[in-house]
Amino acid sequence: MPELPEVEVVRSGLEPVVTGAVVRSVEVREGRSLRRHVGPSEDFVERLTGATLGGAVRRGKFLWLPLERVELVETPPTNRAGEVSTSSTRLYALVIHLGMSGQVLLRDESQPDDPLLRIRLLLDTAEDGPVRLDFVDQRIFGSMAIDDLVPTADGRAAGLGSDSALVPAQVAHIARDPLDPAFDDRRFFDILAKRRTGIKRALLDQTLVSGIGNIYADEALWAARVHYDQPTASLSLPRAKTLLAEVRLVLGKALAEGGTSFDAQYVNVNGASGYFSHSLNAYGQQGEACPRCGRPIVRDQFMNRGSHYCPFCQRIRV
DNA sequence: CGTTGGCCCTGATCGC
DNA sequence: TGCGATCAGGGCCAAC
Repeated sequence: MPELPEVEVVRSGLEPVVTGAVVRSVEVREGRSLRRHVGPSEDFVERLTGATLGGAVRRGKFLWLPLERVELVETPPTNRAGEVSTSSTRLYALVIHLGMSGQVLLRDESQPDDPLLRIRLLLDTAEDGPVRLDFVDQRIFGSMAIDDLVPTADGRAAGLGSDSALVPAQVAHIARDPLDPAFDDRRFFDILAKRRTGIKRALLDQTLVSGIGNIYADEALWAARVHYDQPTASLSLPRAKTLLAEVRLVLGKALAEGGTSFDAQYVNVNGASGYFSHSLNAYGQQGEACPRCGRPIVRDQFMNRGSHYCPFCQRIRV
């Protein structure tokens, strides 16, 4: 279940390898992994093959690799025959979303195929020679896509990993994440005050704040002592501020732990193996003692997901 | 327009 | 041992 910290581990691991690398070939083994790509898989392969990768950028749980080969878009000649038609450039990127179970693995050609391999890119890298970039995904909720880059609404850098104010079109509606220096705290609190919904649903709404998934939502709510179904409008400003601070602490802590266990040869996002699970206080801890008060943690069904919380520490306050 | 419920997807695990 | 049922949830979209 990769959330912001896990995706950032992938981004920071990919960046030094893919920057300046040339895509030699593309193999699509599972067409459904291109669900977010507009057009057939042949189009995906054609546009990616031969392109130079310009880095690795992340906003929330979305990752993208800007492509430095621009496409020339011929404008129809408006004048008489013989006049040279003008052309403009179109910037685009390889967008990656890991979904629930996606992994991006950097390997060499001697390593065996993963049975869940969906898409493979062969890269010519500047320093590491030929490298396989394998997109592995059990549940096929993740995807790759080629998408146009468009300007950000606020003109600020689109995400972490680049100063460019260009964002893939399909990511433009995704809010900045709480670790983004351009994240607008005041706007976040203003929207919470106006929403008619529960706080956990708001935390999981990627158009309000991005990067938070079920695990870190439960962890931040536990740390801030807020019940998952507390109406957002009833949350006082001080408590909302505390909650946002706890979100940042939880994400930052997981990020720090992920950074230490990262192996440069192997970009690992295996959430199922409990990547950061050794530091969880609430998620998956149903039946265990609350680390703060000792009473048992409870698991509710909420939004078709599990919600883990301490009924004593986290009560709805009217 | 804001909000919400349902859907997609399949390997791993569990219970009988 | 075999096999069906159950579980996991991010993002999107139809429906209200």
